[in-house]
Amino acid sequence: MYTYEYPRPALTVDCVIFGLDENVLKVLLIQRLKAPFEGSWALPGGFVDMRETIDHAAQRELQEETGLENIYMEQLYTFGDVDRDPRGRVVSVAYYALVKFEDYKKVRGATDAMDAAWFAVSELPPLAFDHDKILALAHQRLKNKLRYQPIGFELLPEKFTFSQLQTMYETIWQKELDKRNFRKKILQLGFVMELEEYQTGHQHRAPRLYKFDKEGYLSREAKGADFEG
Amino acid sequence: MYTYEYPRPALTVDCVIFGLDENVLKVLLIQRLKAPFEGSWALPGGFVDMRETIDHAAQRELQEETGLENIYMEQLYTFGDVDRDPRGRVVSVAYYALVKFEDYKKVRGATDAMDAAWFAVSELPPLAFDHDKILALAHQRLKNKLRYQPIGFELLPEKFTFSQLQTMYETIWQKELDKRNFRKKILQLGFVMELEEYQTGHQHRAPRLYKFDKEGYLSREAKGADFEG
DNA sequence: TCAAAAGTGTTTCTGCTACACCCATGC
DNA sequence: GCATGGGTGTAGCAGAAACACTTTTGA
Repeated sequence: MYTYEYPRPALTVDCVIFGLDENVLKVLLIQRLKAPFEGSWALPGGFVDMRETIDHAAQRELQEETGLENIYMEQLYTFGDVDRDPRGRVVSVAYYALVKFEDYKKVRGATDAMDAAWFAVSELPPLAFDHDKILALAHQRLKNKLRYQPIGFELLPEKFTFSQLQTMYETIWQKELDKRNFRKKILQLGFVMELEEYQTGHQHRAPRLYKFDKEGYLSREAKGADFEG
Repeated sequence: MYTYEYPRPALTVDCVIFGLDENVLKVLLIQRLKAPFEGSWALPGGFVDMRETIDHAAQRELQEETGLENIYMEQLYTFGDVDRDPRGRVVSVAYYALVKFEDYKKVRGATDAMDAAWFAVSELPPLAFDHDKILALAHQRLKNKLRYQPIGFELLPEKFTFSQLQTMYETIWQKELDKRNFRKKILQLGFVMELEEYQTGHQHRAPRLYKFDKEGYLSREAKGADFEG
């Protein structure tokens, strides 16, 4: 038992993990086994330990509940409505991240035997707590951030085609882009490196593969390279 | 005394309040009377009560320590390094706001007889805790937000001249703008309303006064009116 | 009458948008 | 050989940037 002179809210983290499954933006949820919201789907998350940063807590909880390790997450917002948790006062720091869906397709609930699964952002089940609000904000942030930072590459495999890249942007922004202008813009921004490889196996002409050019991007970053779509 | 099954970090808020004093961007600080950091300058802030939202805690603490009331603050970031407070684990949710300096020029420490004062952002005293980090992030956010939202008006008096408006942008961005292009851009964005009043008392030609046109801005917002400077 | 800030248009350049056809491949 | 996606260039237009002089006022 731990005692304090003044009451303290409990502090938790919640993680919004986005992935791209064939042109569908998905989010990783876990199914709760304990009350409150037993059986409901919720964002992975949990209580912050005393000896860890909140960033670390987010990573740890994500790992414990879904098995995903070493995911770089960015802080989103802190939710502190008084009644957001029926157990009492709980303040939650939300994080979000983008992952390569193929690498984590087959998630299953880790410890606590909870289930974990991917859901299309456009077809979500009812969520526990205020997690719908958190998710909505994360989705908004993702859309905006994509505008001026090359974060979208996190969603794609290491090597990808221009089509995949464009479809990713179109999926997140929910609007169509011009093929030629898109290619021009991306190349001009120096986001990608051309590879001497082609994607085979599919029908039709084999498209060239590219990979994200971190060096190229960073060198251009100073000049304020944005992508507005 | 309050007892919990697991240990809990303490939860605080910190407020970064910006004001503009004659082309100098300033921030409102309080002087600490108690340990730790006794005598040091720090951001106004304090512990979150159990029955209030964190937004409310920020407002309340700001009022208690500096007398500023009804300031709309926006959440900035949550700081959770393990050793950021020598008293133990303290997580702090930072907020920031912009105020009309003239209205709050003569702040004095409120309760607890602390002192409160404005400091130029470019000439800060040593700050308590990690408050220099918080302030740096707030400053960064201010610069960015100014780019696509008309928040700068919060820093100016109700009625202002085009010169004042331009100088405000120049001060925050630390770069000079072209007078004619600036006027064109602002008018085109519908940010301001022309008044039939002129600022007198100063030497030289009396400049026309303007005020922020909230209606005009909101009606244009849908169209995605940005100001890139 | 001088010093200092207010106010005003036009031209140039850059970057975004719109748009259509040929190529390679597997079936 | 045909259906499907891969790949390429150009012209027009809109918005940003560069730029200088006249007006007003108080001292």
